[in-house]
Amino acid sequence: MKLAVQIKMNPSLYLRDPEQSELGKNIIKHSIQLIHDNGFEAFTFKKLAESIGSTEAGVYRYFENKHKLLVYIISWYWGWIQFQLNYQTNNIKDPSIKLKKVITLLSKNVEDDITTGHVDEALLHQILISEGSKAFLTNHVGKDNKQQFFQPYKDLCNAVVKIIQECNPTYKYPHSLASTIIETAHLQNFFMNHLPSLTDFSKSKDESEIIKYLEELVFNSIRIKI
Amino acid sequence: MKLAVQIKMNPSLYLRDPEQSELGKNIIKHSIQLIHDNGFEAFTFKKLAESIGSTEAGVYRYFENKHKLLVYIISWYWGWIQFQLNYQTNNIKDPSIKLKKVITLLSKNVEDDITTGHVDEALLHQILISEGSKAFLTNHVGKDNKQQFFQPYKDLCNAVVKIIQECNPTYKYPHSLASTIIETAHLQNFFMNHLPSLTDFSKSKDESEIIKYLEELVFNSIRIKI
DNA sequence: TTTCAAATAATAGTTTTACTATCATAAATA
DNA sequence: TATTTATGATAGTAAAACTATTATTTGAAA
Repeated sequence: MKLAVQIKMNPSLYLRDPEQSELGKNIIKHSIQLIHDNGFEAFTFKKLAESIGSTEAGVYRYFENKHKLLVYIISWYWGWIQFQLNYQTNNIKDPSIKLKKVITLLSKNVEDDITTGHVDEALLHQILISEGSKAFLTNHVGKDNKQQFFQPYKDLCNAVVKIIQECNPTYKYPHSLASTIIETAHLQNFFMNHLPSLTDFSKSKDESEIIKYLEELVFNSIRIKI
Repeated sequence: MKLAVQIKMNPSLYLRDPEQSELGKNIIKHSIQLIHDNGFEAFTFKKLAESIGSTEAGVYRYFENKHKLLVYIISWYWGWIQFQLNYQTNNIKDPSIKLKKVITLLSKNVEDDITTGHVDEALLHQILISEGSKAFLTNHVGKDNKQQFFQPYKDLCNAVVKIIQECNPTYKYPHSLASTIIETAHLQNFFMNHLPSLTDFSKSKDESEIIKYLEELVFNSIRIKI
């Protein structure tokens, strides 16, 4: 018996479940590669089909459009991060250590998890940094939200909220702080690599600096000594 | 003599200076309206031309493509915010009051500045919330950066850095904190309006809550009593 | 083993977007 | 008045974003 992490996906995101076939898995795998390499704007179903050795129509049988495919792989990533979070904080009692683990998990460059065959988490992490916010920064965010497209993101956010509340039950902005941690981890990483003058991490290009910055920000805000 | 705010724009952003003609000003004015109403993805030069009563080719004489037009109006906005910042903090000595002014300026819904005829700053502020990060979240961010497309944003960021340093000269992450303030002000506003469960501001939809959150975050981080 | 349904490949076609080119005309300027 | 310059009108191309049709393969049920 193989022990593989299975991320449960929202069926509204796809027309045919990509996990259930070779073509489907190839669509996910090559999408991640292409979006990582050329960015989401340059990504088309035609190029994807060519890269797989299939046809455009073939891809359309799995995903209605490239936006849903993006939301799919991003949701997958948040599901995987959630799993990592649960796993890594499982036996820890001290909530501030848990919170540090969260900050590190969200900030640090990820290594490919070999138990998930067709998904390269390291590339996915990079995609999240550059393209993550495009999942919701659309005119149809309300419609997408009604269809629960952002549930994995919200679930993760709520998991962080709980840890923040364990640290300080009286802190007034746990939800905003949680979403700020997640987004700032990505944005500061992007700036560090592409617009370094917007950060204080220019020379090293090392995520551990981002972690320190976020830890200071977070623990000072909830008023706990680091 | 008319006293009007003139924002100096990077000439690499346009082919023909839109400030110098009626058509040009109409392009800016209607772009802001259309991007605000339908989002940047749905925005096309054809629709823009129709809305103005000109032609697609006419628009292309001013802007190479819609991305540069987006960067143009965003740069304009940052230039305008910079002007507001200088104006509003002009005679203030206390740096922490200055910093509060900055947070408010970046967070609060803007009112249309009638001295800038063809630009509606209130709409622009909304555009920045939803589309602002798309200016740099591209595959060509490096190229764009070399052409100084993000200079107004960096200038503003540096102005905030200086105020932070006046508040606390030993604080280690003034640049990251400055960019975090700017981006978090927008993102929390977006979440408040579209994904409220990611914030603590759900009921009121009032930016003053965001301001309080940011003030706590910032002043606790630089360790100054509010 | 045959039969049937489902998935895929191959191909073609439509609409929209993104962009370029040409030419006539109107307005500004020298 | 001559001439540059901006605009409008029109046309056209290439690629993106889809939809539709048919033939072939595969795999499971009868």
